Amino acid sequence: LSNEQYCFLPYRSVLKTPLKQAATSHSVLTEIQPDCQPLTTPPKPKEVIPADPWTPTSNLKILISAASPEIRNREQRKLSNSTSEVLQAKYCEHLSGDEYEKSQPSRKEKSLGLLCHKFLARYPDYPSTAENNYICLDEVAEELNVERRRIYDIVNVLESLHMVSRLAKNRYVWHGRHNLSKTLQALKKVGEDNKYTQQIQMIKKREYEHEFDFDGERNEEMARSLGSNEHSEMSFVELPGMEFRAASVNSRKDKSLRVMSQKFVMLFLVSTPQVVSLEVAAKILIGEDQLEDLDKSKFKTKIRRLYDIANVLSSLGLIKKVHVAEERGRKPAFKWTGPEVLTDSQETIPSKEQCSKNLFPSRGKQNFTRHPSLIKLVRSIENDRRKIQSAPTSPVKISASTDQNLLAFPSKMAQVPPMAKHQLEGQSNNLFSPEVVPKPDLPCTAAPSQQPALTQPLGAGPLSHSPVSPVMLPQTPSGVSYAIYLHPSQAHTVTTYSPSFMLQPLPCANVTEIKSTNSKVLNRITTAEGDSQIATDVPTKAFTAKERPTTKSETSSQQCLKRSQALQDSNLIKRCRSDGESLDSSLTFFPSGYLIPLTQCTHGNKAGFSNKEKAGICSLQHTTYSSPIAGVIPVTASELKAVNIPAFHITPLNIMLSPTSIGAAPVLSNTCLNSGNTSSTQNPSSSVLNFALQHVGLISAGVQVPANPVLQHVPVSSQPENVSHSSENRNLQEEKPSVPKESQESQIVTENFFRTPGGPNTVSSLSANSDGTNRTSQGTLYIPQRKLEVSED
DNA sequence: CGATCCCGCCAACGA
DNA sequence: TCGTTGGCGGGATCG
Repeated sequence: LSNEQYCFLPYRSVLKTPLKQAATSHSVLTEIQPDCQPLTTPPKPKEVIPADPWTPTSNLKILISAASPEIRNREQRKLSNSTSEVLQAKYCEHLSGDEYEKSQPSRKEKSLGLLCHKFLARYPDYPSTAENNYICLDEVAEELNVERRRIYDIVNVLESLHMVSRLAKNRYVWHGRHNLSKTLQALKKVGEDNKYTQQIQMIKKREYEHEFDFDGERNEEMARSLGSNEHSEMSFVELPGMEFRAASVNSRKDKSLRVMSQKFVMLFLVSTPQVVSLEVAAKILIGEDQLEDLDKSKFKTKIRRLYDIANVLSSLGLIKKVHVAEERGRKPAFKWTGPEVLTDSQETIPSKEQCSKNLFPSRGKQNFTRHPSLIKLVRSIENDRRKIQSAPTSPVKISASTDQNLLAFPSKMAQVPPMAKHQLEGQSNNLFSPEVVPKPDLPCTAAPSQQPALTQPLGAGPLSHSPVSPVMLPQTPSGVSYAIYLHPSQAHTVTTYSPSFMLQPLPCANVTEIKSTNSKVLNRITTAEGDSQIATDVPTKAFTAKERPTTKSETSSQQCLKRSQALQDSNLIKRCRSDGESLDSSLTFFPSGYLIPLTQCTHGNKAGFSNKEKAGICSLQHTTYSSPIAGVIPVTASELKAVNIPAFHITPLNIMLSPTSIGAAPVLSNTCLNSGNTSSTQNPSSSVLNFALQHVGLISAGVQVPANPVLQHVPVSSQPENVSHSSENRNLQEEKPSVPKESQESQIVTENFFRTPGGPNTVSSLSANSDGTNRTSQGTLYIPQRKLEVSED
């Protein structure tokens, strides 16, 4: 309808003409001229933006703003050119030469990428909570004249980035890019945890070595051996709030496209030259979940899917197609053109501050820290499992229910209907608290303090849907806390191994590194490196504190270990389990695991915990864990206070997080305050957790648990966009000769290279800019032998 | 001819 | 059983 309104009759008639139909039997709908019109039609482009208030122009603006200049330009060109021009041309033709069928929309016109552009044009990048950001698949499909199936492709990818979330059947909520930075951070974290960097290296190396090995088997095997450990759980990383809804709505287990999309993104975020070839991506993704090898068809299918995903990501301006020239020839690849994502490691903040911050979710990156631990744990567990079970066969069969239940807890929020949530958003309240599992996480970075990670099991109570086993991680200031839903199988594993799980050292390691970073260490070996060394990580063993050079790190790591142990001992876990079990029946499981960042959730108003509270929390945690470390928390209330810092706000992240940005998220209002000044967004998580815990009875009313002990503020580079990619070292040529590759970058690379202790392989360096912003240049991997060249297409 | 990837069959789910 | 989702891969296009 909308189209009609906008369209001119003539066009319509044209469109409707039999010719077209003849051309394509399929879709009448398709035939309609969606594309063209907007551009073509004199009045206004209708179809593209029919309902949306936003004009195409605005859309462009958004794109522009969002994207780097280059991208932006490029995008514009594309849009204008490909879309409008082409379309127009066709239309014109049609008009003129009606009879000749001509153009059925050429394949390009129907491309997913173009469709995605159209789709995106309908919604603002940063929607205000006020407007209705609901997406009705049917309507969209109709308006865009495509089959619904195609919309799913788009939406699924957007979902992976938390740009949309499913509300109900046929219904999605548009979140835009508000959560993008967090999502990316989370993904990067997870990617690091998964050792994607190493995996990539391995694959490349392998390829290089035996170039052919076509039989993927070897490669695969290799990969497995190496990476397999990590093959990680297929988890989906979710943001706070929305996930639950979505979960309730779709229980489809697979979510493979979504998960795949996230993994794909992870690869970019983790790899140094942020260029990922489809081949490598496919291998890694395949290797992960399937023990089995990948045969050719499987590989092929994977690639196909990656193209689908890549098209959407390209439309979002997150990646662009490039070609990597290798000895063999050029291979299709994609380069990350999205914003740079900081790693937690980058930031440095005084422990105290962090602690305080943690309490309030402001921005930080620490969030990730925890995640990793979880992830790793899972991974390790899996590995163990594998070891134990020689046969990797079927994915999981275990009834997830029991085990999973242990962990999972739905949040009340989840229960709340979306609409209600919506309303609630304004208020502070949210609780969703999934369960938190105690994890050993990391202590606050820098300082002595540190708290452990705290994950506490939250409660669970009444919640209904909990899925599998969501684990809530304490989040970091930045607000990124997430809950991980484990796959049943995984969950199972976890349960089984919970102890080891707890122990997981990795996180600690990360933390440690971070600290060092803080200190300004320019070069640091990334965790990954360490991992790589360990390539096969034995989960259980993970690592011991020993390795860490810095005292702090050691301390932290040790602490971690201790804590983890303590945790093991602690009954919390048990409790959780029991709770979970009880809950089980009522709960819904998610087949796939999800990582849910709690961050955004609004937190309760009370958010601001008084220092006292914080202190209390800390202590509480300790107690809870009963870890020996208990007293560890160094920060005093006063300190905390002092710590609270405005600094947080500064980061771009904050911006992203700003309340407004949060938008749809269930979060309450931004109003929350923080204890100190931190005003900006925070995570509700802490408050939520406390609330939940209290409810559950895990903690007494008076006690509060900090969501995240650590906080970090991340000094994010102020440039949100992709800025420097140092990595591009090799010869990457982008499709469009945009800018001269920066010699700078190359320089940087070089530096890293040299500095890297590890040698040619992976290295990551972290540098702190004098200006205060820290930027990581990630490690670059060098594979000497191979050369990568990226060329534009 | 290889790189892309559209198209839609059909299974998995939920209502 | 039916509608919604979305895995999947044949085979058409593109370059």
